[in-house]
Amino acid sequence: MQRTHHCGELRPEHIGQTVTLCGWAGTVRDQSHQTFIDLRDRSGIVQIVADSDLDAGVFESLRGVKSEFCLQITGEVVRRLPGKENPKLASGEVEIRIENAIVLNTSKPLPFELSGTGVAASEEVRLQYRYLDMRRTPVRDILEMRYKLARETRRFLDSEGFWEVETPLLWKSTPEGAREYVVPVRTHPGKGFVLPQSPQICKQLLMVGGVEKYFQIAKCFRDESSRADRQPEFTQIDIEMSFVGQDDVLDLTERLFAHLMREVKGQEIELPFPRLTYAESMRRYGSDKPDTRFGLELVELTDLVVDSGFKVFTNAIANGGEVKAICAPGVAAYSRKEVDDLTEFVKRFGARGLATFALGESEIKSNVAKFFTENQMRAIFERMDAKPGDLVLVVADKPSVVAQSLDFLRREMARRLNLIPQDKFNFLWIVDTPMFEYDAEKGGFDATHHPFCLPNPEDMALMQEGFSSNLSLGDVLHPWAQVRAWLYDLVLNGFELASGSIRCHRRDIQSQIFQIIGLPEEVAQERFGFMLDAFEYGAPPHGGIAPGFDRVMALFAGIPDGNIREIIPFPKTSGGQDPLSGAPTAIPADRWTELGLAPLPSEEE
RNA sequence: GGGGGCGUGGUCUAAUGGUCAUGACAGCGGUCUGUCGAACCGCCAAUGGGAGUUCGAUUCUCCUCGUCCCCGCCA
Repeated sequence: MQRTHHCGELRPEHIGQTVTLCGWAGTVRDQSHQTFIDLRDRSGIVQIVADSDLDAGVFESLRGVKSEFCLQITGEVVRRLPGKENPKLASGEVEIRIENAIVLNTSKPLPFELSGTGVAASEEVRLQYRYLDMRRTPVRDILEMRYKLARETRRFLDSEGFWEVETPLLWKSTPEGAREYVVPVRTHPGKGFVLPQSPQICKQLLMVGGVEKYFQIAKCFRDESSRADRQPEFTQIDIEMSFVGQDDVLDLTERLFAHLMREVKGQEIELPFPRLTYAESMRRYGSDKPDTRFGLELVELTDLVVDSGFKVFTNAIANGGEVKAICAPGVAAYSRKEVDDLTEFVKRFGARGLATFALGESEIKSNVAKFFTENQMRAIFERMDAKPGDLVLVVADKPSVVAQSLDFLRREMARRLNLIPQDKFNFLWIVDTPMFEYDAEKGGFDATHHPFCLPNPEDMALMQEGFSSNLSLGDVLHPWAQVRAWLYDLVLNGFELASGSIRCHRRDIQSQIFQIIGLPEEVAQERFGFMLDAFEYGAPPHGGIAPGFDRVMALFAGIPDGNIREIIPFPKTSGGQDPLSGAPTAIPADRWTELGLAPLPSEEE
């Protein structure tokens, strides 16, 4: 080994020992007759000192050392002079009186500062030089936490009898809806693999194969637009189990997260997690991933205003819409401009406007006051449980627009009013998710999650009824719209952390599902017939879940807005490029030819 | 595919239709015998790219590129 100790571990108990350390020079404080250098390795920092009076040779050898030179030094651990201790350093009671120094490598001046007074560099520059960014303590701490999260995931699942099994990255289309990355193949011109969106089918095949309990910390790929919480490639804790029902999967997942919170965050959490039905979550929060760290719940006003003279409301109701509101505390005095600002905000989500009712100390103010009697407005405040000083924000539209705009408005107001406690971890389950959702463009149903979910056994009759129903497919009362799936989402602080289901292992039910979503058997056979075939050989009942590793990391690390670039070692930009390598880059013409392909000429050519 | 924000030395940032484009840090040179956000003196170094308006553009307009956020997409 090139070293005997790590920089950050040196303490008074090491005094008198001669140690050899390797690391990088932090600040070099060069005085005329002494040089102090902060030597840093992964474990931390220790100060080394060279003195021209004691050893002119070593002192001279450090003359040219600059920031981020890579050094190997040997010296004696000594107690610092009285009064010269540095309480900011864990090793601050001691320093290394240097006896020999080897410059293992020099360093060019850095493109940005790693520490000190310097303001943080832009994310773009940090990503371009990610290998330097990693030398900063916060980034190093995140890498360490990420490793621990993976280690504890493996430790827990191992203790539960799970096997980690690898699945292919070169794969075939899976039934989920995301666009896939295509991998052309030289040996099969015109054909190609795709990178998996998830190991979904593989893990089900592992169940057919009798593995019984499988997990994998798996890379997944989706060729879709990035977001703060979405990257083209990301990591899932993929889990699948045989001979289980929904409660078994939820229970295992809860204990996994309790373990991770305890071992990685040092926090205890309460089990079991609260469960909300999909319907209740949509009703109270307008979202299937509600942030329950604060109130501001959505309140139904439809019945109160259906007889009002306000056409915007009554027309919306007549067209099958609804009227709902949230009550923002203490902002009754919002100016016209502030209200306009909120109106613009909800318009992004399809709302056509925002009605407001402000409950002042003695008066009521509303931008639609002329359409309402005072009694009607009092009734609204009462329904909203409004207190003097509160502002009621109302949206009337079709249910999906009301839900989305009030969901975003609710979270926006919570941010503005500082209502979100940062130290809370509100885990919850969303259950009883609809099996099918109506797609107006398609004019038929789609699988909410994927077509291999098992409908709730209690709703099997509805599956049948749907085939003979007189209702139109778009009718919210259609039996197929009522079918609940054994499908569950784990939500933490407004982020979908995990999603899973009990799978359909019976061929007859599977065929019904294909019929309902309008997927011809031949097409199903072509796309994933190999899996349907597998299910005909005694496939066991099974189900699973897939927590998003990156989102868990972002929330555990307390990254604002859940920006997962902060917790991915080498992330891509939101435009899907890698600033470090410059990928994706042009593919030379001969490579295309070899693959039997040719890029289309770009537009300007 | 759409909407919005940002783009000034290596980094972060200030300002302006007109004289030498501000400051800090980094870098380079020097001073300093206990520094640790070292200090002090000096030096070097910039308006993303293109077109337009103009006597003159870093500033105004348009396009483009990059980046960030959001809608769609991901479900």
